[in-house]
Amino acid sequence: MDKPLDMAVSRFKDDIHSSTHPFKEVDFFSPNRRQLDQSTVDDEGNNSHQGSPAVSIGLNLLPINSQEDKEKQKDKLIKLRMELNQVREENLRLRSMLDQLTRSYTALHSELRRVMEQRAQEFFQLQDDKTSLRGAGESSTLQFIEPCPTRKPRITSENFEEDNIEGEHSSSPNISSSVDRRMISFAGREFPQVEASPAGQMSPSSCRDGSRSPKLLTQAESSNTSTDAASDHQLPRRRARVSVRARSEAPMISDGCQWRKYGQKTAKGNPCPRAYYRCTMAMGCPVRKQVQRCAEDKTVLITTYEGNHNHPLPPAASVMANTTSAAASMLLSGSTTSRDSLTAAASGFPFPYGSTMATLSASTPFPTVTLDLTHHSANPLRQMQQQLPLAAHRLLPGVLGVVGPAPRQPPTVAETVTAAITADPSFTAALAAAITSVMGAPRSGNGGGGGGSSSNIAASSAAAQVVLGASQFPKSCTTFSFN
DNA sequence: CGAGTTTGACCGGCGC
DNA sequence: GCGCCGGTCAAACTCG
Repeated sequence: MDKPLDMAVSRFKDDIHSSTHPFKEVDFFSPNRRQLDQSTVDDEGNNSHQGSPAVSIGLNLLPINSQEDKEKQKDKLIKLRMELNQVREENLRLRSMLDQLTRSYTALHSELRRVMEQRAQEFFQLQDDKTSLRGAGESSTLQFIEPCPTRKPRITSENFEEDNIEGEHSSSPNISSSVDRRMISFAGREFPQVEASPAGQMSPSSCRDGSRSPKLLTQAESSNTSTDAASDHQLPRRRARVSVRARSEAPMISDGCQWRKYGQKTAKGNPCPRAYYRCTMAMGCPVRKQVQRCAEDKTVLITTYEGNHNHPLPPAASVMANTTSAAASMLLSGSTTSRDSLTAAASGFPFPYGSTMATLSASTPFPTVTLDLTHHSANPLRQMQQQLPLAAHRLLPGVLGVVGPAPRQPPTVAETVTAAITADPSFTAALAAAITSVMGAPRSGNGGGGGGSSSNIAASSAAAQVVLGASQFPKSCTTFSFN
């Protein structure tokens, strides 16, 4: 395939060697420069002042003999300057275009996700209708798999009102227009506009009310579970959490975001306290995270993210944010739901072991994806290359250009989960970026808690074998362990 | 002095 | 109804 290229290269080399004016390397700073100068001049044969430290730099710097030459040079200079100006203008134009493209891409990406989530919601609404028609006697797998309790329509409408209020009062910048708000209300939906003002500035009463209102929502969600869980679940109304397990000596992995600690608690079953953080990169950013050391292995730091950022993120932060938000949206868009639902859900790919991935969610208040970056591997990227395409080829033949039937054997759980990751391009990309950064960064003691890049997660060494192992994580429903 | 952290108290859900 | 538990608040405290 590369033969013509090779031939062309070798021909080019031959041309160079056989040329009557071969290229020569000139060391301008060598002590033998004088000699070099002379030889260069000799070769060119047109230098009259022998022995002078003249340097041939490839430009025709011969003395200008006539007025005509002067004029020519002047014209050339003017032309060059004009060209330079044009190039500069072009550069500016391109830069602004790039900025515009970046903005458009961000908006489009958000919109795409919103649409996908909306479709999933519509689908589940349809499912709801069907289920309620069938009657309550027919138990659905959703009852076992639904990670979060459901709500009655009444409550749903209240929440729509809240959404409106949120829209009216939101102090988010332009970039977080309706799209962002919808995303937040989708993934978190427990963050009303009260969050738009920092906790420290809220009056005690409003603060209480404001902070409790999300709680009330959750309570409303969790009520009525036993009665009509199968008929009233609203997928996009659920909270999703993304948990990252990483080895780190530091008290907190640095993910590029700024966090403010607002509480600490010693949770049952773990002597290590759990710290609660809020994102402070923008006013009212709903993202929160919990940081806790693993009880079994204290070198493992478990960071749980919740919600979507409503502000632009620096590159270092966007890797983690993309990963978590994509994982969360993947989770919410189907991976924790029943097989049937999932297959037809907006995620658009079959998920043969969907229920396997979601089994643990029934006992957890929120669906949680756990990214396990604690396992070591000689070459995690290689494993990822081996595994990701396997599932991806089966699930995304169009994308990957693979035509024909899927591989023969039923997929392993690992493949299935890998497929879930693969099916969400943003997640895959983010994950790949994270792992790439891992590979690039030597394992260190994780220099300090806050700020910096996501390489600390990397330092915990990621790898790409996907296994299901949520049992050791009390709040996980799905674990992607990169081994 | 402002920003961030600590820590005891409070609240609501949930199981018994 | 009571107690446990997770999550949050906010005053006090620390730090730069």
